[in-house]
Order: sequence, then C-alpha cells, then structure tokens
Amino acid sequence: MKPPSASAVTIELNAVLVALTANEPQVLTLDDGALLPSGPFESEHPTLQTGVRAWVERQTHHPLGYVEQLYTFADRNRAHEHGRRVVSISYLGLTRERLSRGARDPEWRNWYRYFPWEDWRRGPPPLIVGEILPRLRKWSDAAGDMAVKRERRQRIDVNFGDGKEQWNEELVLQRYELLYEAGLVLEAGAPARPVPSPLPGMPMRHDHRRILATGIARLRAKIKYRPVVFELMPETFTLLQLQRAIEALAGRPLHKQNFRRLIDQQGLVEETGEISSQTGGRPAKLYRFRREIVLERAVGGSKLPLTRPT
Amino acid sequence: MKPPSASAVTIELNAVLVALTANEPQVLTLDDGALLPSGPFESEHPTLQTGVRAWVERQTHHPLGYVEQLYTFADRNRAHEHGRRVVSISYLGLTRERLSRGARDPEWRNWYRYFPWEDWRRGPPPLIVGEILPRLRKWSDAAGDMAVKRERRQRIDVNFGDGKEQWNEELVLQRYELLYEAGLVLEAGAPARPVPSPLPGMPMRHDHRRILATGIARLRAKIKYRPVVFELMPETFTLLQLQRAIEALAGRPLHKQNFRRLIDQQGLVEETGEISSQTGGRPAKLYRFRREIVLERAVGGSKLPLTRPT
DNA sequence: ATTATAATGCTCATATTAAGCATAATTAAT
DNA sequence: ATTAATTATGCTTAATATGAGCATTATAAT
Repeated sequence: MKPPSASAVTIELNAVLVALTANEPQVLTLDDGALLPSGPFESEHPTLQTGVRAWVERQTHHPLGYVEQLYTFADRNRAHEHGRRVVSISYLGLTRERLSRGARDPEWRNWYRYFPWEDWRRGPPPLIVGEILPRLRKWSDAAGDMAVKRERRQRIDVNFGDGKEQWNEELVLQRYELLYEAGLVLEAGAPARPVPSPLPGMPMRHDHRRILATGIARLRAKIKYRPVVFELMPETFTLLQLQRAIEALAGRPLHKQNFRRLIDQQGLVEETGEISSQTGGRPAKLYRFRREIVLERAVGGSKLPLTRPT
Repeated sequence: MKPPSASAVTIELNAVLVALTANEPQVLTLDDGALLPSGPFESEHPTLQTGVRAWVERQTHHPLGYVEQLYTFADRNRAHEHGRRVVSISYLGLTRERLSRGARDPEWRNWYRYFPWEDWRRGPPPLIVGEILPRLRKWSDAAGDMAVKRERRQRIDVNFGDGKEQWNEELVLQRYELLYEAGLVLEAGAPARPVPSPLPGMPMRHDHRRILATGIARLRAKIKYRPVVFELMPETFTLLQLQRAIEALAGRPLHKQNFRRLIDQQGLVEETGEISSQTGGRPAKLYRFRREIVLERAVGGSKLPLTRPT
C-alpha cells in the first residue's frame, strides 16, 4: 500500500499574519490588499514551520512570535505555471507590532475591511439586517426543492441569527462560505460566477479571503483557551488595553468588571507595580504576562461529566 | 512575491480511521499493526478530501462518514525513493462499523495497545506510577542546566500529573512527545536513538504512532463540542451504550446520572419508542440521533465575559 | 423469593457566569 | 476651584451549570 506513483506538486505557503494597532486587528497584505503573503517551500528548510518563519522574517525583518498551521488544500482550479499541481499550506502568525515597511508594498489592513459584518463591537452591524439577511432570504426562497429551502433557512439562522442577537463570533468561515454560495460575495479563481452587486467588503485574489476567514476563526476560538493574545500585546499594558485587544479580535464588546475578574482568577498576569497615567481617567495599574505560566496547563475544558477517580 | 522556483514534492495521504467495536476504540492498521493506511494524492482528484475518501473507500468498501484534516508536515528525515521530498497530509475518519476484510491484511486494533497509559476507564493505569513517572523523573534529574531541569519537571507535571488525578485526556500528543524526548518510546525513522527498554505499547513505523496520537487527541477534544460520536454509533442505541462509547474515546469513566442529564439537556437524541431488553437489568429506552440538528449550532462555548447587545 | 444489574428520578452543595451598583482617582473643560 | 467626563476597581445578587450521590424501579438469573 505504498504510494504507487504520486504525481509531483509544488508547495505554496500562505500566511495570515496578525498584529494589533490602535485596538484594530491588522493583517499583512500585498498588492494593494489583494493578496496574503506567500512563499515557496524550499528544500533547504527542515520543516514547514521553519520555512514559514524564514521567509516571513526575511520579508518583514521581525521575529514571528507564534505560528500555527491552519489548513492544507489543493484546489484543482489553481494550477502552477509549469502545469504542476499546487498544494497550499496556510499558517497563522502573530506578531507584536507593526513590521517595518519593506521595499515592496506590504501593508497592514484592518481585517474588518474584508468582513464588515464580523465587527459587532459597536453593536449589530446594520449591514446584516439591512442587506445581508434580506438577500440571503431571497436566496433560500429561490430554492425549488423544499428540503433545500429548509436547509438553507437553517444555515442562515445558525450563522447570522436574527442579526441582533445569538451571534457566534467563531463562525467566520461558515458565514463567508454561506455568502459565497448565495452569490453575495465574489471570489476570484472560482468557477466564473457573475455577482451582480457584491456586499461591501474587499475581495482578495485566489482564495485568500477564505484563508483569512479561516485564520480569524481560528484565532477567535483560540483566545478563549490559550493565552495567545499576549503575543500581540506590548510588554506591559493595562487591563483595559488587554480588554480592547480581545474585543478587537473577537469582534464583540466585553463586560469590563467580569473581564477583570476572569483575568485575575486565571493568574495569567501580574502587576508591574507601575501605573499608567495616559488614560484620561483614573490611572490604571500596569500588568505583564507571566511568561513562566506553562502554556499547556491542564486547561480543564471538561464538558464531560467525569467521575472522581474513586 | 510569487514562489520563484519551488522544488517538487510528492504528497502522501495518511488516515487515522476510527471505529468502535464492543466498546473499544479501534483504528485501522496495515502490516501487522505497524502502519496506518496511506495512499498517494493522485492528479484526478479534485480535492484532497475526495482523494482520501476515494482510496479509503476503495480499500475498505465502506462509506466514510466523517472526515477531517489533521495535520500536514514535511519531515526532512523521510525521503521518497525518487529522492523527492515527501509531504504527509493526515486525516481523521470516523466509520460506523467494522469494515469488511480486504484481500490484504488491514486489521482493526485497539488504540490503547499503542498508548496503554491513555486508558483511565478503570482508574489510573499502574504503569504510570510504577514505571513512567519514575523514569521521567530520572530523565528530568539528569538535566545539567537548572532551567532545563525545572522545565522538564513542569512538563512532566502538566502532562502526567501525579499519576492519580488531574488527568487531561486531550494531551495525548504532548505526552507521546514527552515520552519520546525522554527516550522511553521508540520511533522509527527518527535519528537513530537507542531506547534500552521501551515502555509497553506497540510502536509503528515512520511517524505513524505520532499521527495516531494526533488523531486521538483531536477526537477527544471534538466529542466535547460536536456530536461526532454518533458517526460511530449504530442507528439506535441506549444511553449506556452511548456513555460507553464516549468513555472508550475519552479513556475515562463518566458519571452516569449526570451524563444522562447532559444528554437530554442538549436535545441531541430522541426516543425511538422502543425498548432494549438485551441489557441484563432494567430494560433501557432506545434512542436515535436527531440528524436534523444543525451540527454547527451556536455551540456557545463562550468563556468570554460578553455584554448583552444592549 | 432473592440477588444482581441496569435504568431513572431527584436532591443538595458548590462553582461559574451574567449583570449591574457603587466608589475612587484622574484629566479636561468651565 | 468646580464640575463634568472618563476610567479603574470593589462588591453584590441572581441565575445556571456542574459534581456527587441517594433512592426507587424494572428486568434476568439463581
């Protein structure tokens, strides 16, 4: 059962590189925001991850704090110039600050420019009730088959709710795919489909917007059970800064007092002893991340009704 | 920033194929348990996933219910016979029953034969206190550098606890890697390292045991927030059967009454109206999975102190 | 009948989460 | 100097969820 004669392919690495600037989530793009940075996997790299690190750091002159694999796919539609098949492996990277501008045109973009409906920090985006839901409903009603119609309605409901409540911020990719299927959003490289009046939100080339959606979704899920936010924070920070950072990523407002309680229960941070006074209000204590925390601590995450070992 | 001249590689697909037989978690293996089924990614397949489905179903003559990508890696150590680099993409697959035996030698194996320390269904495995912890401690004590020593101790503690409590069943891969680093377990293909007396637990060739660990870990995490167990269950089942299935996967005993409460709160199953009487006790109601449940229902999973939309 | 084995119903204590009131300490504006 | 606006921080209350276990019911096997 060995591979008999697998055909050769080339490997392309894509990166969703995230930073936070002024409480906004930023993603590194090229070509006027139309592409995610990509690089080849070269033979001198011992592993894929070192490959990503190498070319990202070469391009950006910044160390890449945290790197995590996102997804691998081989899309038949995308063929290499030499006719070889292309397999794309995408990574999520977190970095601490704006990177230095290179010679080319890499630019940080607010990720909500690509997904305006994902930002609920200032309440439900009017776009959803005003445009997305009506057009999705038209799409579901247009289904001939009753079963298909019901299924579409259910998907709309799960992913967008009523546009005012029950928002699950992790469903970034599912929502994007739903909008794509409903023809409200365009994606280059896909089988040509005319999209009459696409929703607000910048497109990207190839499937890069989809990869970005995957990265956002992963990060939104991860901040809930691993202290990855700190990769994006400065060395010291106030609790409100930390809250704003998480709000930026999750795209939702948090309850301030409860957020603080949570943070200090977790014991992830410690006071530096210093006090900020930049805040235009009562001065806040400064904190730092306790790096000595073991990241993989028994995060519990039970959800199963275990019995005691007896 | 296009890939200038990426070198060609071949793609190998690996599958961790899981089923449940008599309340034991089984994984499909080849070559007397030494390999996971693998197949090449061929050019006629539109996507990777269809590639996996195709050859698994061809080999096993069974439909593959659920498929999910696990991880992609390119290990420098593993080179294709033609000298080309090999990139492995692994998948987790769930299937409902034993598959029909093919002409070759595919066999279902209890996965705890590969990871005996992972089965806590009948309490803490004596192997941990009796052998693993002492040997790990010897390893951590052998570190020259104080910092390394502390770090090793901490990892041991997080991953194995005291061998009696605070067990986190999701850390399958981390534990395996720890044992590997400590030289208690052997892995073929890795830089030759003599392992004097490996722990009980079957090895596999290449890095297949590591891939299996990844699959188990993923499945153990997933059953907590997605109803994937039902892919492994017969059409109808009693609640105890369901409990035993989850216990088999999680490797831990569950509290019966609380398990039942949880299940019916979630509304994932419905009574069929029938009654089993095979159980040697009070007859149990039979249930079926409510397939119409939208799998991606707003699983909440909050952990963030949100505010109300106001 | 009696015993063993499961299935089920319920209760109680504790922990976690959601919401919000109240107070303190600053800066910016009158 | 007062007042208003902001932000930080302490605490309370209610609602839910979770962990343990007691008690009762319905069968099969002896």
